[in-house]
Amino acid sequence: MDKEYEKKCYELAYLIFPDIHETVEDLEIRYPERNLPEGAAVTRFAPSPTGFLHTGALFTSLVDKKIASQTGGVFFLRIEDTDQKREVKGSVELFTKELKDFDLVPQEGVIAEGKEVGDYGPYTQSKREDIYKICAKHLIEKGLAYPCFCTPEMLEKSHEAQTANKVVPGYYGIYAKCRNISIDESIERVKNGEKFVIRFRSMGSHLKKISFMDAARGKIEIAENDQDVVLIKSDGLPTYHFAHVVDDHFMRTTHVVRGEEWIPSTPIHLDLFNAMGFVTPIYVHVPLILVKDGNSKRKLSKRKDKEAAVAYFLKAGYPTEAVLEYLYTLINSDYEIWRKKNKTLPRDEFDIKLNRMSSSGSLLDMMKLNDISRELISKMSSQEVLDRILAWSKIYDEPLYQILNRDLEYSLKIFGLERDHATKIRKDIIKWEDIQENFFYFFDDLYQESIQNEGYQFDCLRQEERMKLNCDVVRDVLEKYLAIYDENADKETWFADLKKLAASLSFCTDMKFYKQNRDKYIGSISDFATMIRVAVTNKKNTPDIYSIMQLLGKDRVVSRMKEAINHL
RNA sequence: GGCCCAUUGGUCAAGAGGUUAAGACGCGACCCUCUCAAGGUCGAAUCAUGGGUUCGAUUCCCGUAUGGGUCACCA
Repeated sequence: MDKEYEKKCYELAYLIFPDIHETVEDLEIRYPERNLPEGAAVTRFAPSPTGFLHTGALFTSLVDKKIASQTGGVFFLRIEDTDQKREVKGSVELFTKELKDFDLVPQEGVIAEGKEVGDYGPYTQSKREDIYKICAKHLIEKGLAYPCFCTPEMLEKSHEAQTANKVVPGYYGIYAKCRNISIDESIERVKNGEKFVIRFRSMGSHLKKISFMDAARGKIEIAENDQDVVLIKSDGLPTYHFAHVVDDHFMRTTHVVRGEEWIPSTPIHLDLFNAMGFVTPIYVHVPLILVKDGNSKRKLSKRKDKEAAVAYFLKAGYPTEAVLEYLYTLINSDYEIWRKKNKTLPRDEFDIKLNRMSSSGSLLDMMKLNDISRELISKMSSQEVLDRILAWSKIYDEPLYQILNRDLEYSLKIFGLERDHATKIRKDIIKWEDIQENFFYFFDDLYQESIQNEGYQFDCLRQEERMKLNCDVVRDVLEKYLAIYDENADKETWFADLKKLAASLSFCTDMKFYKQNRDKYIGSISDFATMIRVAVTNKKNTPDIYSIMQLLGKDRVVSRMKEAINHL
């Protein structure tokens, strides 16, 4: 660069940023290298405040937090609010809260709306304007950035012409009009008060290939960047590309974890890091979470898919650990094998390996999530289940919360059925949302409601072909049972009595034998018990009916059975 | 359309130049059964495609197809 030109560059830089006096060197001092042990990863979650926490973002945050913690590093949160048009009020509050729900609170950065901690801040991009300007000024001085006076209309026109002529669209080379105007003209036009943006002067060529090592996918080969991307927009704020480079350098991020949709723009970032003379961080491009759409898959859509919002899982009442566990299986599928071998160890003891991450997007498998969740809940004590349901219902299902609170001791007993000390634990809860339909019959009002809304379930019983049931049979069974019902009998006796009665009414008490000789019987002991069960609970599958009757108490059992008989 | 990434059962996937190609979810059957569950056992089901390289390829290379992503003063 000749001396004269260099001088002009400085003049231009000063003209554009007259109030910026600090230099990049000053920033290097202000934000020194972090004092961390060798191999410690500094990661970040950098959302833009445009709504809620996205499931894909939960996934990357999980990776972020985990690799930071397993290497003794730092996980911080930065708000990327450089697009004021898209900003949604309350977003920061929402996703810091949601992050907290999933136990992914960052150690540094924005930890709540308007609350920041750490030495590398501010952590909100709109408050870092000067920092970007210092860096942009630096590039202008070096002749690596220039003001561009093109209007959006001009750009659009040029873009159209490029596509029509089948050349790579964009602002580069001969198509970069303002790149090629003389520096004197630039200075003149800035002085005249023309509106402009700051563009990067790329020295690359898209004919050349560059490659970089991705920690998850290995070597990625891609065309070099040659686009003169916008660095500073006309509103004075930086674009994502520039902010990413500046922030992740000065916040000393070591691992940039982001979705694979960012791969195509990585050359821009590499180009920019290079121009600034910064060391590039390690990129970790994680697979996208897909959803089935007809016969094909697509990226989870914020608008179309309710599962795209983390709030969906919270509202449905999935324990957050279940969601996290499921996500772990997507990060490293050997997690499942590890989990099987280490049933009680905390999830954190499993170290994730970035290079074992799948590189193709995976379908969100709700069945699998359900299974993990069901398994997890089955390991909880009744007290834990109750506490969790109370916490959940307080927010998402107030009526249920009230009902459970009427008699906490009774509620606790309900969730203790076939759970505490049981040899075979019942696995019928997937998520807290299921509570109502699984346990309604323990509460008289809900039980009545179910009969009013859905009628007695005898009807569907009768529709089963193998059974020769009709109202008379059911009535007969219930009446006779009522006559022998003894609430003081122990379980053995209770069942023996039940069996005896069943046999006398032509029900087979031996399942094996029944299968061979269906014609000889009205039904099996199972069918017989089902009638009792439906009369008492109006539900075909419930835990052990004996225990339910004990819990409900004689009065309720008798009155419910009588009511059922009247109904027939 | 250019560029990028991907492709092992319905889903998540392990895997190595020669394997009976793990495991999990789901599905089915059977067993158990003192109801409903749970549990146990077994089973069906996969290397997208064409060409190389090789004694041998699902595994390596190239093409094709398919899917996804990306091409803004959005991130």
